[in-house]
Amino acid sequence: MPELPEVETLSRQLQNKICGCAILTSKVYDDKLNGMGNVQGRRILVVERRGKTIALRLNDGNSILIHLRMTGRLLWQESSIRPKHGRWRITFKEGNIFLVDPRRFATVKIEKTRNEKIENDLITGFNKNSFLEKQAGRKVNVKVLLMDPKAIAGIGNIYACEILHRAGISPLRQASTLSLKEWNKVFDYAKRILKKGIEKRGTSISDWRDLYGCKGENQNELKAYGRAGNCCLICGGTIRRIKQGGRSTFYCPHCQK
DNA sequence: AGAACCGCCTGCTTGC
DNA sequence: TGCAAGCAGGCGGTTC
Repeated sequence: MPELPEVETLSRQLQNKICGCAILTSKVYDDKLNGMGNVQGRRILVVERRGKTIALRLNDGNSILIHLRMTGRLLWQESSIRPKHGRWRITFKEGNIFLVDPRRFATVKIEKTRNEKIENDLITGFNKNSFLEKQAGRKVNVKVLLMDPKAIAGIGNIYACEILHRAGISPLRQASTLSLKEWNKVFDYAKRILKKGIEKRGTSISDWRDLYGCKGENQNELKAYGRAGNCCLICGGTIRRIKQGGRSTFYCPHCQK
């Protein structure tokens, strides 16, 4: 499932591939995505990531916003033949970008380009004071808070588990009980783990692939997620799996306090 | 107001 | 072996 590092990987590849290119045609294959307007003839000025959203900034003042949700992928293909689960296509002179999404949760829409920077992205700009003021006191589990896109952009289930594991903080802790020192630890590990994820071009634990169909390598770096019953690589305890808000959480009860 | 829960989807895994 | 039930989860919307 694409989280910040996966979306960043795609954004960078798209920026290299289609920045400055004109859209020849586009085609919607799935009625759910019918809200797309006509983008024919528009040129891509720049590709940016906003949280987990990919924004293709166009030369007409609008942006195409792509959110991959759970199983969405973007695939570069020279051929314009629709791949399995292809939902949407934009065609350039050199080839096509397909939105491929088996479960059809992904969204594509056009909106007027917004210039203001988001303030809750740990990589592109994070307003720590604003977070501590507005979010840190909430009465939800710290893991649920890390995954709330309004609180912090880009962190999904895998990276939330990894961050709390490395920071030694139990996912069951109520957010409001964390000290400033503990929050700083969370931010610090979060940045490190997300940057590492970007370096490794994403976590291909299930079906994540980059723009060219290649796997990432971050799955080899995971120390908690998916390791229930295995030994904790930090303290030697046993990784446990529990449910929080309907989602699996992997953590080490021994070293995460 | 804010926390908890629901529904959207379909392919894969599990159990009988 | 085959089929049904269960599971996966981001996030907007609804309910409590």
